[in-house]
Amino acid sequence: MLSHKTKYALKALLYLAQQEEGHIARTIEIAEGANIPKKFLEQILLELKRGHFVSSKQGKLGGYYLIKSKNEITLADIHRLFDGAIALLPCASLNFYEPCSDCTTESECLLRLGLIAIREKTLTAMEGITIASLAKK
Amino acid sequence: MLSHKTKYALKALLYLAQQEEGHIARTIEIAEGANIPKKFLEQILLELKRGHFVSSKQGKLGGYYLIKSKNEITLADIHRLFDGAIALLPCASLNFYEPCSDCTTESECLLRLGLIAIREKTLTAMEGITIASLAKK
DNA sequence: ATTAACTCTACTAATTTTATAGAATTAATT
DNA sequence: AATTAATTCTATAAAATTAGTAGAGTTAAT
Repeated sequence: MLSHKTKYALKALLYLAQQEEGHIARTIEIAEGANIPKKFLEQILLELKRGHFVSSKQGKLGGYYLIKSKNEITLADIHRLFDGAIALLPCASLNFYEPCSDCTTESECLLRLGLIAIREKTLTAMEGITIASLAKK
Repeated sequence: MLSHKTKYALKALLYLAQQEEGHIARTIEIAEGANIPKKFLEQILLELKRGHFVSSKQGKLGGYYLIKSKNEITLADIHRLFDGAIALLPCASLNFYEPCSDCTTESECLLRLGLIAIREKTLTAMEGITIASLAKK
C-alpha cells in the first residue's frame, strides 16, 4: 500500500500538472486544491524539490512548479522517493537491495526468485503510469 | 514490502511443503528449520490454520501440516491474509475496498484508474507464484 | 519596513509491527 | 492417574514507523 505521504505527493504533482504553463502554485493553494494537510504538504514539496521533480520560487509571490515533464514522472519514481523499494523484500530489490538477515541457512532465499519476478511485472506497470496519464483520466 | 509476518508465513509454508507426505511438524521444528522466532511463529501458524491453509494435531506428538495443495497456495493468498490489500490504495482494491476520505472534491480520485491497472498486473503475477513453484527453485 | 511566501529542525501523537509471557487445553505415554 | 509435550489463547510490552504540528529562520516583492 502507498503511504499517505506518497499519495499526497502524487495528488500534489497532479495539481501542479493541471495548472497553466508558468503558473507558480503556493503551498496553501495546493493544500486546499488537493485536500492535503498544509504543514505535512510543506515537507512533501521539499522532498519533491530535492528529488528534482519540482522547483520553487521563494519570498512573496513564491511557490512551487514542475521542472520535470509530467510525461516523465512515473508512479515508480514517486513510490521510490517516499516509500522506497518496489520489490516485496529488500533481497529482491534493484534500488534498495539488502541481503536477508534470516536466510543464513541457505545461500539464497527460496522466496527471492519469485519476488524478483513480481517486482519486474509491478515495476513495468508502475513505470507505465505517469502524472500525465493520470491527469488525462 | 512484505511484513516479517508474511515473510515468516511463506517460509513456514515452504518448510511444510518440503516435508514428506503425512509428516506432522512441531512449531519448534519449523521455527528452527526456517529461522523464525518461535512464539511469533505460533501466532502465524494459528492464523494460517484459521485461513485453512494448514491444520494441526494437538497434544503430545502434535504439530502442523498443510491441508491445501502447495500448488494452490499463492503469494496473493498469503499476502491478503497477513498484509491485506494487494492494491496500492483501498479505493483500488477488490477485497479490501474502501472509498478515499480525502477525495471528496472529485467523484472519483484521479489516481484510482491507474492504481487499478497496477493491481491487475501485480495480482496476476502474485497468483502465478505458488508455494510449489517457490520450493522448486 | 512590511508582508507573504518557502525552508528547516525538532517534536509529538498515533498507529502498526514485532515480538514475548504465561496460563489453559489437549492428547500420547507410562 | 500422573507425566510429558504439544497446541491454543489472551494479554502485554517494546520498537519502529507514520502522520501530523510548531515555530523560528530565510527570502524576496512591494
